Amino acid sequence: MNQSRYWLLKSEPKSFSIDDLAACPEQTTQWDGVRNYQARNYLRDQMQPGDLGFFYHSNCKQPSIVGIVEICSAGYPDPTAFDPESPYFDPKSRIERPRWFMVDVRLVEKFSHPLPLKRLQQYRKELEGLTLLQRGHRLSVMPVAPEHWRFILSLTEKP
DNA sequence: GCCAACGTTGGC
DNA sequence: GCCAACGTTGGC
Repeated sequence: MNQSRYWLLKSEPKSFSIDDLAACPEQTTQWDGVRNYQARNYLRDQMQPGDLGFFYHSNCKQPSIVGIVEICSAGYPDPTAFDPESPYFDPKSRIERPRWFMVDVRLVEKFSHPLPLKRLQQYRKELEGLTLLQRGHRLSVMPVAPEHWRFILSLTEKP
């Protein structure tokens, strides 16, 4: 049995919020549209069903971790890359040789109190190495170390 | 809305 | 293979 991993998935609430996920059938959606190679590699090579991830709202008034999702598929080719009608269309991704990948994601929990980035930044020491806190980072899919995962969860218990 | 930081592109 | 130009991300 493989060790499960922890992740952080960013989304702009203007385009897809945690409430949008909650409204999906089975509270499950395809995490499509990721167009960054490093993030792609995580999706394609490392995510496994059963992994957990934080759902993060970015590029909004109060950037925050707003809940938890479960990864419920392995990585598989992102069909939006093949669809000329899609905003995520990429002609260089061929069906025979897909360039972009995605996973399915299910809502596990929406926090009653979101955890603002501002608050996380108060724990530089405890969260040292967390990609989210690194200057200028732009990854929309990133791993979270187990000790960071646990620490962040503990913050939600004392809002 | 601003702008720094970043990843990608393409000319050379 | 370098690197300037460009478009995008995302906090503020």
